[in-house]
Amino acid sequence: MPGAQGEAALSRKPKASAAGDPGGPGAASAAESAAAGPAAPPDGPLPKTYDPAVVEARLYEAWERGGHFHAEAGAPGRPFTIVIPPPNVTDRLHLGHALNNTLQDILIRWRRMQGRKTLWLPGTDHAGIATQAVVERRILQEEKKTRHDLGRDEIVRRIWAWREACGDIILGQLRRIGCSCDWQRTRFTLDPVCARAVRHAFFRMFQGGLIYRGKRLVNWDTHLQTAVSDDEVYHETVKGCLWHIRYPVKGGAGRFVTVATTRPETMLGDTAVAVHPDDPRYRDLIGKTVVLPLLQRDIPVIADGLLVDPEFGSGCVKVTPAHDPNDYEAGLRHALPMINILTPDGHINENGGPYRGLPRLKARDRVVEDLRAGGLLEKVEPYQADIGHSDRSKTPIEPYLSDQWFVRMGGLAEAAMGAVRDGRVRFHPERYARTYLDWLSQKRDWCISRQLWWGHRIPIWHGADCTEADLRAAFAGRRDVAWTRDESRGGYLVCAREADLAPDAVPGRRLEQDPDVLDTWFSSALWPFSTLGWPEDAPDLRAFYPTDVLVTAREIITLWVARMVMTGLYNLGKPPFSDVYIHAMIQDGEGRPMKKSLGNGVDPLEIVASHGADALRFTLAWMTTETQDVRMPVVKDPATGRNTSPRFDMGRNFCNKLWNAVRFALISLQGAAGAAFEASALRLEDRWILSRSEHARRAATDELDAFHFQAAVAGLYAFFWDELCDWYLEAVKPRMADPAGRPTAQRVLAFVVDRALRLLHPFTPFVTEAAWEGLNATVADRGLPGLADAPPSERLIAAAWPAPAPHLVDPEAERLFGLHREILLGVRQAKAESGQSAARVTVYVPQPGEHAAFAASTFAEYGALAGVQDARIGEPPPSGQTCAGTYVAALGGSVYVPTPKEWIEKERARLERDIADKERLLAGIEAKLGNKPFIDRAPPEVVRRERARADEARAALAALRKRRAELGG
RNA sequence: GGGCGCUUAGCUCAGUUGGCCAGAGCGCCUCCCUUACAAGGAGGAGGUGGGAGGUUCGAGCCCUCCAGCGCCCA
Repeated sequence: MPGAQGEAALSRKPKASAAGDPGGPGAASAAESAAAGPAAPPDGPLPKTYDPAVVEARLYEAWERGGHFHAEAGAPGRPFTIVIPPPNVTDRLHLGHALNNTLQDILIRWRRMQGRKTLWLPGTDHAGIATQAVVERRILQEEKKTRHDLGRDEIVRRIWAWREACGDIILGQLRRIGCSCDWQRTRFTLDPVCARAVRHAFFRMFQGGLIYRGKRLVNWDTHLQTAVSDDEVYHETVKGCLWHIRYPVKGGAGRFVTVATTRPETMLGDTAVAVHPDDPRYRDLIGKTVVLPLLQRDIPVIADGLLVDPEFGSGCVKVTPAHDPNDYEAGLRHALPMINILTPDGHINENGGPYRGLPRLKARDRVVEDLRAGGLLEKVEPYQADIGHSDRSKTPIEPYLSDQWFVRMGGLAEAAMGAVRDGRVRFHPERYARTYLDWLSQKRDWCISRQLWWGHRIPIWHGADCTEADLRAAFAGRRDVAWTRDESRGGYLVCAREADLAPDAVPGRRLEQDPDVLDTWFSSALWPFSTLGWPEDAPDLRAFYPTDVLVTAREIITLWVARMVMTGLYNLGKPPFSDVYIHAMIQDGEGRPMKKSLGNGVDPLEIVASHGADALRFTLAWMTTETQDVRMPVVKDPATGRNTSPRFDMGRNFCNKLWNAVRFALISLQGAAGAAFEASALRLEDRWILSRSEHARRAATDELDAFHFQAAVAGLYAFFWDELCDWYLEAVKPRMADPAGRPTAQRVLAFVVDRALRLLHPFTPFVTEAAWEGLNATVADRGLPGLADAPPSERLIAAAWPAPAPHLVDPEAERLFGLHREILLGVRQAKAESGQSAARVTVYVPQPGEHAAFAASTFAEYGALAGVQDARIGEPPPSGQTCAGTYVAALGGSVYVPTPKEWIEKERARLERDIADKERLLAGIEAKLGNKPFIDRAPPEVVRRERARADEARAALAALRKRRAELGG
């Protein structure tokens, strides 16, 4: 473990001079460090750069070994639960996962620190078609065999073997980014408990009349021979032709109508020709008959205003209800026959007459040839069509009429809508509630059957020759068996809740299990309670259901979120969670989704390797606003040749800053254990930073509460870097060398660093935990008696989230320290603009009276923060001394820093610029104040503020003009 | 076709119920390797807020229209 000295040094160095503290909380961590790697030289230089690789694995293991991820159902406390959106078993971590799980972990760690009984339940999804397709493809490549060659049992065995072989890679990867899941509760959607939940849920729905079998037009993948859902279909523009075909009118003496199609072979399944009811060209044909060419079938001419656009083409369309979604709807409206012309593997079936047995594209050519030969092909035009393709097999989708299983959505959807309408389930951002409600309000029945072998098999047995009496006799007294008539095939459909039914379960009859499996979303829909032990009245279920928050992406609102709410309400009477947080989608710098095929993805594990897990997490949280897309410019990492993004540098830089600030604090805190503390001894900067820390605490808590991740993390960033590091640490440096000032400074520093680490831990768990070890080893007790607590904890992951400490709020300290800052900034500006930012200087402050006294205190206390060596208060710069001056409102005058003589011209230019700025500002304010309606109608508070600003600008202008006069003279 | 979102600094994004002298990170310019941190410090430049109207004392924010981009659902 090379480089381990870095982390070890952080906790060791202070300990060496802290005279030990064997009973203190530092002891355990010291032991861990010792075990983790070779010791650093005791007085060796501390590493200046935070090296995440050194601490991450060790700390993660320590957390897990310490049982911090695990939640006991019986433990006391109010629960907080998140179930992970289960990634596909075969997935590897991509940036979307990283974002999704980082946000969950932030919430989980935060709530855990708040003392909630916190459970984050991890697991994976069997992802039916995705997984089966991958395995089938491999088998085809390696063995040149299809699934039909191997058979159902063998294929399922192979998929299981593959799933075991690749394991839950993605869950292991989640550890790398610090996810504090309760791994003991890891679930897979095909686990026995989940399978049992599926059976029970299905049975309940079946018995409740919510499940039925019916013919529907589905997206058929002729290659995989399965229905695929709409979201598994992508559209691609394909060059094709538009064929114009003549259909003779029966008894029309040579009259015909012309229809246009991109798929001429589908004419074999035509059962009507449609025209617009108001189209004068065809009005006389409505109700007449045309003869379908090639097959010589009589089909009616119907009028349909929805299907036909009279402006398009001939205004006359062929209707193929079994092979086109729009035609299907028209077929239902007009009760047309629906003729299926395809076999499951995409050949023409017996309904295609002479074309039977041909692959559909071959049939297309033959149909066109024959039409042309018969003089029925009017013309052929090139045409670009948007063709649906299966995401799984990349082959064109055929709309296909087939028997499928459905869940009736009416009541379920209504209940699920109610839960959102009445606020039992809240979306964040709120607008997504609309996506959810709009989709549910359509109440489209849910097709739950898939012609696959990998998944939960539908627990239905068909008894083709069974009678009601047979079933009554066979299943007398059985409450776990239910049946209904099979309207399409005859016989009965039998559903079994527990064990599978044997083929001979009904004496003298034969039962055959439905070959289909359930849509993957069926088991996913049960995830929030199947994982907790439902349908048993399990302790986990009682303790952790309903869960609290679901974190997911918006494309899944309809597929998954809505279905979880429906099944949760249906099975348990309560929605599965109270809050749904929808995060953005990460796109590349051009606004394209990150896709394997585009090669524009950033691998989060690459970022962990190059920047550290905390940098990844911090940056992702920083990007998480309420927008729906975020762009991440992608570049090649010159070191690895892999994709990366400069965006992550800010996270890395922050972690490094944090590391170094703590490194400095630990040096300053040597010997701090037992330092005296009296609230009365607090200095101004102490009161100021304590007040700011309370502000930071409140803001972080409130923002997390509202799921405002970026606001939370940005607020902490500003507190830590701009206030704690840039001002407090600098202000306190001199006191650390002063025996009188040191103890109080140490107590405040220890408290503030302690607090900052707690607040930052959910975002950057590793670096803060490592820093915490150092703090523990150096000063165990970091509370401020009488002001605020800092309850000790060996591990930061288990430390208490800071409690409100209203005593820390100190508006007067904030005001006064703000004035000092203003003065120091004035000096820095004068120095930097005259090219001497690093110089130690003498400052002149001519202002008399109170201002002089205040400025004197500024430089006495904080002069070092602006590199002020000497301050001459009440004195103008000596005559003949060229100076850079900066007007400081807090002083009502300027501060002056001597410069070389050549500076004078630039100084005049600066003055002119400042005067112009102030004049413009003042003019603006005066215009506002001169506007009577403004005075009359704006709130008095606003008017008062504007008047004060005007006064200030006038004072500044007067001072600047006076200075100009002096300089000019 | 229906719905939603976005358009603010060179880039990526914030801006809470209208009060803004419009912020942050990165990038850029100047100075500085000052013993926590150069992955840093100090200072600075940079925006007629997509366009056009409207409401209002006051609009980045509210309303209408237009343009462009993107996502979801059909």
